[in-house]
Amino acid sequence: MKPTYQPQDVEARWYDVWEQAGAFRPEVNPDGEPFSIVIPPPNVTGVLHMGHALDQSIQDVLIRRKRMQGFAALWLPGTDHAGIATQNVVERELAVEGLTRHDLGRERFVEQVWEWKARSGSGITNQMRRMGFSTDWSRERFTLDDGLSSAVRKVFVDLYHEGLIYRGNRITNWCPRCHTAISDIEVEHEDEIGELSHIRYDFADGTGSVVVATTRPETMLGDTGVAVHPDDERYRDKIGQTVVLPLLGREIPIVADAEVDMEFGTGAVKVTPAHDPLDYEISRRHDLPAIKVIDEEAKITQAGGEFFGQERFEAREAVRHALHKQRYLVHVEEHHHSVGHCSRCGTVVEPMLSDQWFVKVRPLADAAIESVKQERTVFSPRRWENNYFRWMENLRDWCISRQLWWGHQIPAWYCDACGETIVSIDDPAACSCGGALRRDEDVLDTWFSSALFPFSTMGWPEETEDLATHYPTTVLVTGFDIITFWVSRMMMMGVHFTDTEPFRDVVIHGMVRDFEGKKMSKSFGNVLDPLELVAKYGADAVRLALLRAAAPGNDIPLDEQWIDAARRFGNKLWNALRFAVEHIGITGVPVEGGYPDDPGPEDGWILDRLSSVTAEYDRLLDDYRFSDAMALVYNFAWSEIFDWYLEMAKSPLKDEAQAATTRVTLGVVLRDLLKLLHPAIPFVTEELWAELGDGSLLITSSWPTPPAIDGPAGMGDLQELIAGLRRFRAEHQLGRTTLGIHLDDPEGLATGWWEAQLAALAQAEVLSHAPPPELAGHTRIPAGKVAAFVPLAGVVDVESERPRLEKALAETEKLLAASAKKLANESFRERAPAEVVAKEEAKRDEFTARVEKLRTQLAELG
RNA sequence: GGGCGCUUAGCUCAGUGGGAGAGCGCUUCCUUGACGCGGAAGAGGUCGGCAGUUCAAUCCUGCCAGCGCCCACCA
Repeated sequence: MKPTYQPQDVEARWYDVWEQAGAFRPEVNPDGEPFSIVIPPPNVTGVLHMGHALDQSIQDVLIRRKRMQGFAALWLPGTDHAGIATQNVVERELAVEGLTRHDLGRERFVEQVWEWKARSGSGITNQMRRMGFSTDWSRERFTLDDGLSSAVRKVFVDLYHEGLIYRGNRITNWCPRCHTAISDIEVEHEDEIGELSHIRYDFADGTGSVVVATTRPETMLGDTGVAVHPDDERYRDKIGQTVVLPLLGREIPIVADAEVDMEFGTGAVKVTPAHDPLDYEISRRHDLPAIKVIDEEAKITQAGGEFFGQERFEAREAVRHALHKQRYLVHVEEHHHSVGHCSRCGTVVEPMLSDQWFVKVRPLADAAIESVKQERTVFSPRRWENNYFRWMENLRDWCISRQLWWGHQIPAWYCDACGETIVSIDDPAACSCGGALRRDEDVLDTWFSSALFPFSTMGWPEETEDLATHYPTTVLVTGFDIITFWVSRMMMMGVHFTDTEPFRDVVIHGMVRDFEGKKMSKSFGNVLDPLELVAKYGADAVRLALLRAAAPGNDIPLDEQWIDAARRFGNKLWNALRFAVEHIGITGVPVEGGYPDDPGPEDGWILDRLSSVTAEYDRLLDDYRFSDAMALVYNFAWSEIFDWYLEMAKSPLKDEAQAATTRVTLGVVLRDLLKLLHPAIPFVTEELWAELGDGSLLITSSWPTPPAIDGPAGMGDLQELIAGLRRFRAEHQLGRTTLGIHLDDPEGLATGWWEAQLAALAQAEVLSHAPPPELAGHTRIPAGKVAAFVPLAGVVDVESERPRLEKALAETEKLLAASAKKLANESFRERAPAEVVAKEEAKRDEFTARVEKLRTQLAELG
């Protein structure tokens, strides 16, 4: 049985060690500059899904790297009370026992939810631990904590007194199942095929009729008018007349309103002020009464006459049937439109007139827009700013009251005696008139408290040390789907109440989708559960796979093969490092520094690469280009360190001094590689760290800063030569026979070290350091400034080289022709930058030389 | 109706104004001190179509085709 890395065993060990060492606290770098991230708080009801795994993996990479760079890095975790979602969960539990929340009453129900939270609320945080996320749990917050609740209360009261929160009787979206109002963005529109019913309304004076079109015939029970466009020739002389509402016999006026679309339907709109936003607006302009005909249960009210008590969709059919029977229904046609559904439960939303609380968002939004325009907050990628602007510019007032019990109860009291409304931070005892007070029963939209999260979690409005140090935060990482729900509202509240933007950078990532690019959903059965994948492949693999796929702002189609590839990378790393320790004998590697002063050629080469890869990696991570950064370090590790350097380091032809230098170099290179990889794959790197020397925690070690050095000359040529020889061997299927070669090396690059590497890596024996006197019977393998001549006799048939050479000649001639043509172009010479022209000339010369040599060789074949 | 994005290897996707990349899959060879979950070599792309800008376009601009997402008081 071959040894294979077992992530499960390793990962189970490390998290507690880190947490108990306090390694996730910013205090590990007491003198460091602050760097802070506040987590997008997952719902307490939630289980960790792929979206969280991606979002939080990105944050962990940022925070772990900054921590290693010496910043006082804070990643503040928390959960959201998620009003409707959580209440629904507990209500469902009650339903099993045949109970409703009303059977318990408000107080006992809320107690029950807290109990549920105590029981299950740590589910998702434990899953975050399993993923290895380095959040500072000592600062964990919950949106219903005392501190956050007092922040919510202060914000509500202040906005109320500034006139930015008001209570009004407005049309809002009502979910009859959740039994609460919801805001506009909690409504999801879906295209549906419905029916457009044309209904005849007769004039009261018997002189004729007008036909209206509607998708919702049942709402005609609440009609209080008919509206037409003032410029509509068809109806101009009908304005002001009265029609008789069918079925109910109510007389209602025809009014003119410019909002009516002449093109739609018949151009005449029935006006139902209590159940349609546009109709409500029209009714206000024309003083039409509102009659509520659908109640909170989505049943017809008493105002609906004979239809009283019917469910709204039954009533739709019943009303249409009655209209048909009484010959008011002119005709019915198929109609495509979109219908709003509750984003929580999918029920069709009912627009309904009710008393609700609203935030007047315009002034807040304008300030928040300005923050991004002035680049005090910058989105990455920038294109998401457009999305933000468009949303912010078209905002309508935000309905913040919810008819739920789980949440922040609105701090408003009403006096029934004198009609006074009191909004106050402290609970008032009684009204100034002496009358008894009745508290508003509603709670606030969950997103109201989420909007304060970046500063309420740090103790605001108290002037705490955390607030002074870690606010405003540095980066916010989130998906584009909640720019509207959350980012925009944090911006509004942050700018208004703290006088600064709540974060400097906003990193927007895409959604995790399945391998066909489809949204993951339970109904498709295409959901990948991160925890199942962690059990199967390890947390490191899941993290690395997500990060490698996380191109800026793009959706991520995730396939298990990506995770398997990431797992194999961990295995490769594990094996490579163990090999280095056990067989090459690296040992006692210092925690930092220790770069050799006088490296051998391959050592100099890899140190040069390490230095430039690190610089590039830093640049990519600073630009939030995670997939590029991961690809860079992954390829560096695998194809340069493991496939080249480790092979070269094995070379037997070293004296003890050279071997010692290589041991030192390999040690520091692998050490720095572990450091570079640690933010992405913390478990396996931490496990291997202990192999290198004293087992101090990698998580608190310093970020690598390898010195820039010049690698040895000719390294690229050597690699190319080895590759060329390997290709020759593969083409002729030479197996393991040793190949004799003559080196053509005009610049004297090939030292004895080359001979060793050629022998080890290409199974080639150097016969001489000069071209053979007689070139016939040899083939030439070029590699930059050097070339190898391979005697063919006894190795391969001379003629078998002809096709290879001819193919190479044809290819090179094509390149030469393209290059020559470009250089013959006068405007290219004049207008292209000099360096580009020079580069092109060098190419042409190289191709020319190569073509000549290939021709000579072919001629020599006979 | 408005806005945004995508179209690159067999599949899923990165990427760049100056000779096209990854993972997986495929072909051939290799039990060469750790890894066969490995190594070496290779096949495979008119970078969606048509115009334009440019010395130079897969990349910039416009149009077209297909796909996807978001927003919208589509009675």
